[in-house]
Amino acid sequence: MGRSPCCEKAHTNKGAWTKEEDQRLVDYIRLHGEGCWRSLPKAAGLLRCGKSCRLRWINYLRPDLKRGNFTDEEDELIIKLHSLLGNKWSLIAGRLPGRTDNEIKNYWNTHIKRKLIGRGIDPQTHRPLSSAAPGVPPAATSPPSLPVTEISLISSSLDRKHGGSGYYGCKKLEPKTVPLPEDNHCTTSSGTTTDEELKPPRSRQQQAQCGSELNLELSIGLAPSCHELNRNASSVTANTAESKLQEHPYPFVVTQTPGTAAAATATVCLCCQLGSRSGGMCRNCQSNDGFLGYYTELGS
DNA sequence: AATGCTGACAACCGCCAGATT
DNA sequence: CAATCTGGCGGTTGTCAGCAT
Repeated sequence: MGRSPCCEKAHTNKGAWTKEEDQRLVDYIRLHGEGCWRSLPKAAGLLRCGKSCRLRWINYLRPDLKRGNFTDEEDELIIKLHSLLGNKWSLIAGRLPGRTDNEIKNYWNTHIKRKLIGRGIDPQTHRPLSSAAPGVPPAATSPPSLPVTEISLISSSLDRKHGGSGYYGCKKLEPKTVPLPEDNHCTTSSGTTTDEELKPPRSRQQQAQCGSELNLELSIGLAPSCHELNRNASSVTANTAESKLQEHPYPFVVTQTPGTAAAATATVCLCCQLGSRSGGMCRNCQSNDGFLGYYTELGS
């Protein structure tokens, strides 16, 4: 048998959140921490669906959120990441500390799309608009061209689901000394290490995932942080990575951090290797434009 | 000043994979 | 092992402010 429903939708508020609701939610999470969204609304005295509470917290109330305009650097980073990842907003958000997937998604749709079109670039395929033959669906089966030569992503920061987005919400916020793998001490794109990134994973799933850290770096590097961290490794692997990029039709080339054991040689879809899937190629790894994301170990 | 249009963004919806019972 | 729920994601919609007419 399964569990009981998450909330009674008949007795929940909808629409914009009031300041009082926000305050209740913030106060509650400060006291009890994130998690258990199902019971949170009732416990916090909110007439909201747990899902709604989670969204409100993640997107607007979290203390580590960076509000305000996107910088040019962030713009370019988003564009580059989108060219690699497609509409994987959570993955992209994982690379922009303080930004949420929703925020980036909105920003993409309202600003960057236009910006790219203005540059004569198709925002979906990242190819020149003029190159798209009329009537032919853009990049139906081939990946977008890569405007970058190197990107570096730490797997643990890729996806909020895996403790990414620079935020590790834990079941309880009171200091539980959950040791983190050294690999989580990745600096942010601004070159600083945030507290949030040092927080423990928020679920058993994530703890397990962190415990069995993939220790993989997508070494096509944008951010100075992991990029710098990767410098030395790059001196060893960059050529290989670049050559792999060139010889490989797909953008994800995973390098092994020096000192870690090289492992599998099989080609596996990216998200599966990040822990969100059990294996094989999944729907997530193929975006609408046919963009295919998988990684292959360099040793293979 | 009134009206309509457009852009920005907060919030919702539906779906999925994994977890739980 | 099947049924069911949870947490999370991407896509879409609703609302409102600012601007143009």
